[in-house]
Amino acid sequence: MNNTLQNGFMLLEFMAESANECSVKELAEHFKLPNSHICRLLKTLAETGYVQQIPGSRKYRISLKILCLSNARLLKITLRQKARLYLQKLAVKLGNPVYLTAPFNGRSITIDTFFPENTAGDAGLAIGAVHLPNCHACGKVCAAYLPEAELDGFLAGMDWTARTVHTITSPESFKQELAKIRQERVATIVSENQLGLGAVASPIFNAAGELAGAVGAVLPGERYWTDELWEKFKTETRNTAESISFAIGCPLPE
Amino acid sequence: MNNTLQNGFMLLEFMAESANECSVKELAEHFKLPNSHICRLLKTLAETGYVQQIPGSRKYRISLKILCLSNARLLKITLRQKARLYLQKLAVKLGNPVYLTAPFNGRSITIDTFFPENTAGDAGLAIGAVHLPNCHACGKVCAAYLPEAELDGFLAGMDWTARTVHTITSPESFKQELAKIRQERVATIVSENQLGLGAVASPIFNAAGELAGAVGAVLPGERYWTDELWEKFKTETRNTAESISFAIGCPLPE
DNA sequence: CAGTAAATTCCGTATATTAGAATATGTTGG
DNA sequence: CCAACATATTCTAATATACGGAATTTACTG
Repeated sequence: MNNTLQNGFMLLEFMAESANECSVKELAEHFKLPNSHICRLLKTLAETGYVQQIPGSRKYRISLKILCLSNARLLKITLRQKARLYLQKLAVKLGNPVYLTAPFNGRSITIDTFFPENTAGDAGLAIGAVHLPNCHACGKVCAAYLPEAELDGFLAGMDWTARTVHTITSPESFKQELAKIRQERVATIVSENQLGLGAVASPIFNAAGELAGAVGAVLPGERYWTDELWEKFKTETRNTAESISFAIGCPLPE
Repeated sequence: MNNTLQNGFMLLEFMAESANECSVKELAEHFKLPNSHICRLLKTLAETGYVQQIPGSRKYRISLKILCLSNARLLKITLRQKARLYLQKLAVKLGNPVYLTAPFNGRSITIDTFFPENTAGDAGLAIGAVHLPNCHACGKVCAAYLPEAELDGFLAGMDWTARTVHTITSPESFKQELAKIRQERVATIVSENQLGLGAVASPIFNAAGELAGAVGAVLPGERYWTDELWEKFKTETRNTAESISFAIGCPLPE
């Protein structure tokens, strides 16, 4: 059974995902709750300021206050503060989008992005975007350093339908690749999620030697791909990740 | 008296602002509630995933899940989608940080930022940052288009202590400036908040002619300031804001 | 290993939440 | 412009849930 807090977040999440403003009826039908109940929940949420009623209409929408909360949280991530300059340098050097992610419930979540001038910002890389292990290079990195048991549970619930001819479709081959990632300290995505989309990522470790995050870099279009380019991206990204690991207290390997 | 939902957000907000992870005792003392109560609230919040208990320690912290909620909301802002390219162009043209804000409870909140390569990202401009009317150019713009009554209430509660010799310290002179902003469609901040810090902002209007947001641009250091530079920033920013207004359906003035 | 401090669970009580009914508000079609 | 409908909001009584204090567990300190 749900309590009030959970109901509140349930509504907020639904409203955040829903493109338009929501009516009481719509929410009531979706959650199978009486409108009187929804109405009161919305009223309380409106009092907190996280929801507001559209002036003129009687519908509700999630307000922008949630951005404040998110921003406040973001500013407290020390990894992000310490990594900023390194990532900025990497973005300039590679001339392509670069991003910083943190492990979150076995997946990877973007906590910073850097888009050089001529590149377009990608919604899939936005701060707060979550990456699945078989869709993003950083997602692979986070999976690679998951405890065995947790990983298995995770892979069991994963969607293995092929998106392209390059998609990894079995847990076995996936685990094999994760081992290689741990060895090389670099993960790659080569047209696995979307044809022509390539990216690399490298792990960041904290003082205790645990995974603290990952640096990701998106490659230019497929027509520019060469072995040298891939090597350059791998090397630079790994170097950046190592510098950040060192900056947050992790001694360099060896 | 507070209800559960409000208590939950109260905790979340406190934890987002607090740099470190929080203990039950700390929260209980701060909010003057019994620890048993705090303990149970945290447990429920942990079930929703917005709070997590530090492994090893028994303290709690706000998780990164709030970033997802914020990101989902952000992606739904049509103004942001339509304004992106214009702002990117402006940032390149001016070679300085450029940002997009939306009006929020009489203040201005950042919903997008663009930092050209050699400029440093400023936390005060981050997405989710809220600007007061006398601290930021965009804040002034949002104040300028507030209904008279709302504005007065707002100015009454404002902090008028001078931060620099240039700070506006009376509601009368402030309202005078707001009138000028409405006339010129450009607001400026000239060392009012911090010496050597200059910025311009221009209003964006929706199809109904209401304020939909503002485009802001930060000037380079004071030593580069010339009348021409200020004029360039004002003109380019206003032109960008007008283009965006037109793009979202507002007919051009005259 | 004992003693302390904090966190968590337990439990009876009281209040806030709940669902349905009644009312108010707004919208559509004649 | 009014009537009929649909939707939102308020009201109310019942009940489940949140609440605070006490008891228990857990972790830390000397």
